[in-house]
Amino acid sequence: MSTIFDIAREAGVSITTVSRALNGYSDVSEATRQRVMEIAQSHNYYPSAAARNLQGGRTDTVAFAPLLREHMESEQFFKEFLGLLTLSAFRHNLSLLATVADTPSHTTKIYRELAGSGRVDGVILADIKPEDERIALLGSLKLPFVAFGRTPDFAELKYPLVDVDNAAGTRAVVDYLVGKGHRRVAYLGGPFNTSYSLHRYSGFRESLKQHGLPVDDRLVIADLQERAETAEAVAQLLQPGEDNSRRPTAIVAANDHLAWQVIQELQERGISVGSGPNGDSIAVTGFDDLPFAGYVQPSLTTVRQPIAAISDILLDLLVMLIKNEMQSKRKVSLSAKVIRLAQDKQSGGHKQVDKPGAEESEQPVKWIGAMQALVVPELVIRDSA
Amino acid sequence: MSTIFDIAREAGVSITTVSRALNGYSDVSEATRQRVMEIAQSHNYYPSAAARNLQGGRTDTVAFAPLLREHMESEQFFKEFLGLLTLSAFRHNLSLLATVADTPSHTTKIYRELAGSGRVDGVILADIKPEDERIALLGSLKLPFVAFGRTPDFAELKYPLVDVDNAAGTRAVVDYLVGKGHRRVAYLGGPFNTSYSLHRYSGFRESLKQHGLPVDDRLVIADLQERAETAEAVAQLLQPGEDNSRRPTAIVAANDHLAWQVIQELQERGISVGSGPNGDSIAVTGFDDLPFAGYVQPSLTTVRQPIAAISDILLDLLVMLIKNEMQSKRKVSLSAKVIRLAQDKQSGGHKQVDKPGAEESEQPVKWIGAMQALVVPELVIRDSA
DNA sequence: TTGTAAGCGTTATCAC
DNA sequence: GTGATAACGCTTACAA
Repeated sequence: MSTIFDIAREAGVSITTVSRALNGYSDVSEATRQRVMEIAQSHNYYPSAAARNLQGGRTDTVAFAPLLREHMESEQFFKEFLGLLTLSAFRHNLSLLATVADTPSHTTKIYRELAGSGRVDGVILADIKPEDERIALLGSLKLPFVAFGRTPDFAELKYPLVDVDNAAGTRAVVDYLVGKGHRRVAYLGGPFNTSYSLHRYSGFRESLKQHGLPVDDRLVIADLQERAETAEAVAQLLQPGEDNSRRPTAIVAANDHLAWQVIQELQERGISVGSGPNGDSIAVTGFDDLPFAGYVQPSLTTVRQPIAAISDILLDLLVMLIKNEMQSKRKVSLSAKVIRLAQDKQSGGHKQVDKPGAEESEQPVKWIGAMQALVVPELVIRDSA
Repeated sequence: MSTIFDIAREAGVSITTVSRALNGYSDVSEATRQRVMEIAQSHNYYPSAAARNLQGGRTDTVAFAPLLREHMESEQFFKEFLGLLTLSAFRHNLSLLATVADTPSHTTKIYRELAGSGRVDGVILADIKPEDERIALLGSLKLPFVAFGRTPDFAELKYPLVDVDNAAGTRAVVDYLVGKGHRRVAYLGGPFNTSYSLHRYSGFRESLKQHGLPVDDRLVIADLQERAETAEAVAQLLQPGEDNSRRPTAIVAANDHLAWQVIQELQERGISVGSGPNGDSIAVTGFDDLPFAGYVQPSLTTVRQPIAAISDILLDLLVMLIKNEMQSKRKVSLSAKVIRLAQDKQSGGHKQVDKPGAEESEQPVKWIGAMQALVVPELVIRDSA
C-alpha cells in the first residue's frame, strides 16, 4: 500500500500538505487539494489507521465483549443485541469490535487490554450485575463506557447507562394477569445474578402485594437453566400435594426462552396454555419479546425490550462521552455541556444519529440521572396469557 | 496509560529489553523477565496496539462488513451469522470488527479503506453474487479474505471459500416431497441476485427433472420480498383459473422467512399446512433452519445450514491465509504448505481452533479445491411437510 | 499557502 | 544479555 510519502512525491508537495489536503483543512489551495485528492484516489490511498491512532487520534471503534456463557451459540438475546449494536454503531459512524470473554477474570483482562492498548474509544457493557466490578474498573482505566443495565448504586456512581425498567415490566404482566382474574400466579426465573433478573422478580412481588395478594414462596422457583430443571420446576408446581387449590393458574417466566420451555412442559402434560383463570388451562408469560415470541404456538404474551432503541441510546451516550474525552483528556468529570446535551434528549426523541434507520418508535424514556436513561418496556399481549 | 518507557525506567533496563521480555524472547535473563513482567502488570501496561501495528505487526482482527439491506434489524440470518462469527473469531484468538455498508459502492469503499488503513488482517465475505466484484477487488488490494458462498468461476479464481451445497439442499427437499407422492411442487423465491438463491432454484429444477416431472413455470415465482408480494404469489398459486388440477400440493420456499410467510398466508385462507399430497392440505418447506423454524406452528421442514460449523471453517481458512501472508508479503500464490494444511482437514474434522466450544458435529465437508469447502446441508423434517 | 521537524510507542537491527 | 537507534506513517506545532 502506498503511504503519504508516495502521494506527496507524486503531487510534488510535502507530506504536510497532503495530510492537510486530505483532512479538509482550509489552508490549502484548491488546486493543490484537487491534485492531491486525485492522486490519493488513484493510489487507493487511505491513511494508516495505526499511524493515525498512534499520534493521538480516535479509533472510531467501540467494543462489546460479553462473557461467554454456555450454549451461547443458541442465545438469541446475545445475537439480537450484537446485531442491533452493529447497526447502531454504523449509524453513529463507528465500527463495533466484538470479542468474547471466557471467564469473569478474563473479562477484566480484556478491558484492561482494551484500555491499555488503545484499540477502541469506548465500550458497551451488558448483563450488569448488582455488584459489577467492571464499572469501577473502566472508571479507573479511564475508558469511556456505557452500561446496559445498572447497579443499585447507580445514582451515586453516576456512570452513563440505559436500562429497561424490568420491574415495571413484570408489574405490568402481573397487573394484567390479576386483571384477568388470576389469583395464584407462579414465578419461574433463571439465576438471580444479574440486576435485571432481580428487578424482574421484585416487580412481580410488588405487583402481587399491590393487589393484596400473598407471595407464595412455593410458587417461586429460580435458578432454572437447563431444560431438565425447568421440567422439574413445572412438575413441582403441578403437584401441590394434597391440596389441589395450590396449583397456579398463571406462570410468569423471567424470559421468553424459559416461557417457551414451560409451555412445552405444560403441553407435554396435556395441559392447554392460554388465557382465562378458569378451566384447566394455564397462562404463561415471557419477557424480552425475542423474534420467536410471536412465532411459537401459542404465541407468547410477553414484555418487549426495545433493543434497537436501546442500542441507539447507548451509542448516543457513548459518542458524547468519547467526544468529551477527546476534547479534554484531563478533566475528570463530565463537562456540563455534555450532560446538558444528554438531557436535551428528554424532549424530542433520539435523533442524534447521523444516518437514517434508527428506531423512531417514540419509546418512552425516563431520564433518571445525567446520562442515565430508563426505558419503559411494553406489554405485548398474545395468546399464551 | 503508561508506555514501554515507563516500564523500562522503573525496571532499570532499556525499552528493548522490556519489549523482549514481554514478547517471550529467549535472550532475556529470567530475573529481568520476572521483574519486567511484574512492573508491567502493576502498571496495567499493555503495548499500544497502534504502535505495534505501525511497525508491521498483525492486528488480530478480521472484519465482516455486510451490505445493509432494508429491515436488516429483523434479519435473523444476519444476526445468526454475526453472532456465530464472533464466537468463532474468539476461538481463533481474533476479534471481529463489524461494520455495515450502505450501498454497493460503499461496500467497495469500505474494503478499500480496510485494506488501505490496515485496520484488519482479513475479511469475511458473505452473500456472494454470481458476479461479485469484491473478489477481484480484495485480490487486487491484497487483503486476505474468505468467502461464504461462491461465484460460478470459483474453480479458476481459486479464492478460498466455504459454501453450502444449496442445490443439494433443495434437491433433498424435492426428493423428499416427491417421495411422499407430491407431483405438483411450486417454488417461491426471493430475488435471484445471489449465488445461493440461484443454486437453490437450480437444485429444485434438477430434482424435478430427475424424477421425470415437468417444471411448470406458472408454479415458480421469484423476487418476493415484502409480505404483500408473498401474499400475491400465494394467491396466484391457489387460483389456477379454470383448471383446478394446477394447484400445487407442495410449496418449496427459498428460505425460512418466506416459508413462514407462506404458511401464514395459507392459514389465513383456511388451508391446512402439512404433509401428504392428498387431502386439501399443502406442504411447505423452508431453507436455513433458523432458530424459529422449530418454533412455528406447524414446525418447519427445512434444510439446515450449519452456520456454526461454517464460520469455524471460514476462520480456519482465514487464519491460515493470514499466517501465510505474514510470513512472506511478496509471494502472490498460496504456499504449498498452506494448501496442504487446508486439505488435511478433509480427514479428521476441524480441530484447528485453539479454544473449546467449536461445533464438532462432523459436518460432511467436501473439498472442491484448495481451501474451497462445500458443506452438505441436512434436511430437517418437521411438521410442515 | 506551504514546508521542516518533532513526536506518537513499538519492534527489529545492529552493536557491544 | 542488553542497549542504542532506526524505522513504521501520520498529525501538528512552528517556520517560512
